[in-house]
Amino acid sequence: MKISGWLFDIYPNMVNGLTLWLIGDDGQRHCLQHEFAVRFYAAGPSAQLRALWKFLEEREEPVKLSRTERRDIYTGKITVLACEVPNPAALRDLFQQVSLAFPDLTYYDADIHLALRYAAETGVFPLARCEVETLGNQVQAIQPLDKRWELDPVAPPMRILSLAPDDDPSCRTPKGIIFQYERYSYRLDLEPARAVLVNLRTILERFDPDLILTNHGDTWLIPWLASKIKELGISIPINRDPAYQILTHKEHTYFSYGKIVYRGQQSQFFGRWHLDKQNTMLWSDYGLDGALEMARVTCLPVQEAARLSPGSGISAMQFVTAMQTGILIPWRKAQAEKPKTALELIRADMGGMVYQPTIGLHENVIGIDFVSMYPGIMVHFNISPEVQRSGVALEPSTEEPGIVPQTLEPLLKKRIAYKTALFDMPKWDDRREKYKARSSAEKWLLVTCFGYLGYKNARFGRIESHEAVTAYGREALLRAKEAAEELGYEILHMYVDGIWVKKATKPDADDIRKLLEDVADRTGLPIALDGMYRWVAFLPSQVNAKVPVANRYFGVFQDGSTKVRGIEARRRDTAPLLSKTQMGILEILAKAPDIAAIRKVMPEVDRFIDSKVRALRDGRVPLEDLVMRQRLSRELEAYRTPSPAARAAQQLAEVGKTMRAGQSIRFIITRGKPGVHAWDLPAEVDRKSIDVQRYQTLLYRAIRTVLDAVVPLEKPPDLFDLPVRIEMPIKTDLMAVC
DNA sequence: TACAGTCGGGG
DNA sequence: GTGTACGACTGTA
Repeated sequence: MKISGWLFDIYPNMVNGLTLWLIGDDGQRHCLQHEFAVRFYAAGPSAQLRALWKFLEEREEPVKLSRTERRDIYTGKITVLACEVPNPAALRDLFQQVSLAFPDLTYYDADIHLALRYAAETGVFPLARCEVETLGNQVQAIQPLDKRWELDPVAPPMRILSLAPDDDPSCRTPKGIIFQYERYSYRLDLEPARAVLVNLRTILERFDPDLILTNHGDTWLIPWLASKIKELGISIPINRDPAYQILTHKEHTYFSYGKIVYRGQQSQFFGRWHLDKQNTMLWSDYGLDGALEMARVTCLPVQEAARLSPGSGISAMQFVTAMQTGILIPWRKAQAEKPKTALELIRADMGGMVYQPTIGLHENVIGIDFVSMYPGIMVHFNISPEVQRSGVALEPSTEEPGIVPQTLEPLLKKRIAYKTALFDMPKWDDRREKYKARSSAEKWLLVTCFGYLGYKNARFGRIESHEAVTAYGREALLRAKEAAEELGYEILHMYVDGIWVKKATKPDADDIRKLLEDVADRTGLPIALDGMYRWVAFLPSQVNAKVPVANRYFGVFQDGSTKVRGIEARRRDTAPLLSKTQMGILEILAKAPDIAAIRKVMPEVDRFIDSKVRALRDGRVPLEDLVMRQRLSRELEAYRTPSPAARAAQQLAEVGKTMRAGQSIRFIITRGKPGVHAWDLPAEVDRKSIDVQRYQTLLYRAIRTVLDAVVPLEKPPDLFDLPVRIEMPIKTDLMAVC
């Protein structure tokens, strides 16, 4: 029989291959089995390889052995022992025994996700349209009908059941569950639990949803259901595949991007998806469409793709490229960082180019950005761990692309295609949201790819490549500066992938076009206009008013929209009252068409500030607007000087709610000890205890940040007091901008 | 004054 | 399952 449809789920079966779920064009959900052997490779001294051969031959489960040639990206062509295991589910245990018995051999392709192997071998990836030849429920042949890079893939029709507790389980115990299916929505009390389970069973049997979309499902709802199912002995087809239990992952914390990250526990299904909106990477940013895009481009099953941590998505893509092109994937990273000379160490410490901005207000400023600068550099100049580089030449590479650029190029192209399409797509076009979501998911992958190059445990990473990227970035920025200067512009600021310039006279469209062209010509990298500012203010350091800081500024574009960086309003830990006040002031300032007109809007600014301060003093500010939010950087007992966030977490601990390192906590500042009131305490904060004085100080400070930059100073600063502008490359390599 | 703790990026 | 920057800034002792 022939079936066409979408690949919905993929996981190992216990016998000799994998289970595929297809949403058929016929509307059926097909559960199929596909025989699929997996291979790992071993390399090393022949005597040891022979011993391994013997070791494997003597085992009960069949392993097909052969000698073959493959390419290691660092050492080139090598002879390896290929070990083919017919049962993918058995690979993990078998390989563990092998690696323990022969620890000195070098292993490849040993720990690769089954879905990635499948995508590399068959071209069929999660959500791909495909055509399957079947005999019974056995797959005889399968072929993809679309590619990962398709801009408008046809989406499968999906049946979605939403489940949500009626309260946030991290604060209060929920009393009910809200069920929603299509236009039906109803609430059931949690007790008696039997009624909840029976209802759920009925819905699952009647509608057979493809996706169970929950609030707090990973951390609370599914574990709650699982415990009740066990307790009451009611069987529920929560997995479509009755052969499987719910798959759970424990909560954990890990270090990423310089900070502790907390991931709650997870629950995944088989043959059906469970996605928890609260425990899904960036759900609020790109929702279901972004999660589906992640699955398509990474080739990882949707439930995993949606919960990805930064590096794993891009690694998955690199693995697929590697398997498709016959490159071995090291089991453990083979290459240690080579020792560096003193000079190289100094250079290695440089990250993105940072220029000290000219403090103050500037009119008619052009801001330009390189588009996806670091990924663009990797692709254009072929930066990859296996490609040798000496020096920085901004010439497009003509050599065979390395594994990293080869992986990135289609992704970068796809994202640029979405961005380009969005640029002149009308507002009412219903593709807009999808395009934005996909481009946002792709951006994530592109950005982390750069970081991953420098990660010591990345399979295809090398610190030298990472440094090469930032070196190219600095060179590109310097060339942009030259181009602008030759056209008579004054350079106000440069920051990693952006440059701000101005001229004595207001530039017109032709001037801007010329500037963009010249910069693009000289760097060979795509460049985009960030905007033409009516005015922009680069702020001084709070500590020393004469010292500029690289990334604190705000400005107003010609169309009246604002851009804000680095000030309080941009920080997650700032109370909404302060952000709203700062942004409100900016909105009023944005009405001024030029610097001279700012004076005219100041009375309105004054009235606005006055209203905010009065509201605070009179207790009319909504409590939510006073809530600060911070991440706990360590476990509670590890604090030497408990921060306000730690003290709030202590309060929660006292009522039995433990917070782990990496979790965010919300609190309000109160008078006396401990000086905070955790927002998630069962008792609401007493308005009388709020430290209004403190909030007022913070509010004034936030107001001053904005106003000091735009209101003329009482006394003009002495010309000789102005800071000396210095060019200073420093390590800011994380500021990759896409 | 010194040190400990937190945030950033884009859209 | 995986990036242990780095500078600016704030709060506390």
